[in-house]
Amino acid sequence: MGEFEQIVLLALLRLGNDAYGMEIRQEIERRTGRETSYGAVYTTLDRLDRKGYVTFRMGDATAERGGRARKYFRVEAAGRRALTETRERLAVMWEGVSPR
Amino acid sequence: MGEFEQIVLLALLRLGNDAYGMEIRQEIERRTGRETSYGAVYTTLDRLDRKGYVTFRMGDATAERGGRARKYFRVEAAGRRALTETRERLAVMWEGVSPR
DNA sequence: TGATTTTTTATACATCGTATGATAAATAAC
DNA sequence: GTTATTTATCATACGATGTATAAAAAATCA
Repeated sequence: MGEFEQIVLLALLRLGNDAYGMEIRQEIERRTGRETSYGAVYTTLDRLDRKGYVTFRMGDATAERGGRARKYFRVEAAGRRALTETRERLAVMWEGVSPR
Repeated sequence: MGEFEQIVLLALLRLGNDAYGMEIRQEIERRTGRETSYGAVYTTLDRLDRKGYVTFRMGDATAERGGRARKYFRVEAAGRRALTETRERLAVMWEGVSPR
C-alpha cells in the first residue's frame, strides 16, 4: 500500500470511520498541512475500495443544500490489517536507526 | 518518497552507511522477512542517486574472488532529511488512531 | 580460452500519486 | 420551468514508484 493510500485510510479512521470524500481531503490538509486535490483523494478511495480496504454507502440526497449525493466510506478489517502491517514493516527497519 | 525507497535507505543506514547492492538486499530480507529481487533494489538505488539521496564510490575490483566491481553507497543529508520528513508526515496521521 | 562466480545494468510492465477538467444532481432565482 | 449556483463525484491522463526477468560486465579458475 502506498503512502497516500495510508494517509487517506488514516484520515478516514480519524474522522470516525464514516466520512465522505471532501471531508477526507480537508482532514488531510488539516493534519499534514499539505494541499491535495479532490481528484487525488477520489482516485485513491476508488482503489482502496477495489482492494477491499474500504466500503461505502450512498448518503441521503436531501441533506442541507443542493448538490450531488455523498458517498460515506468506512475502513474494513482488511484495511486496518494492511495499515498495521505496513506500519510495522517500516518500524522494523527504523529500529535502532537515527538518521542525524 | 515511496515505501520501498525508504526501506532501501534504512537498510543502508543500518549497514553502517557504506554497503553495496547485494548486501542491502540481504539486509532487507533479514529485517522484513520479505524476499526482494536484485532488480528492485538496484533500480531503487539508481533513483535515489538521481534524487541526491545517496551517492556511491566504486570499490576495488580485486577483492576476494571474481566478479564485477562493487558500488558502495552512502546516504546523504538530503536522504536523511527526506526520510525523517516522510516518517513524520505519517506519524501525524497516526496520532491518536488505533485501528482495531 | 572457456566456464564459473559475483555484481551490476537494461528493460519492461504494473501500481500508485496527483492534477485538471467534465459531469451529475440538488436547490435557488427569476 | 429554464438557467444559474452549489455540492460532490467521476473520467482521464501522465509521471513516479514497485518489482521482476534476463542480459551484460568483469574478475578468477581450470
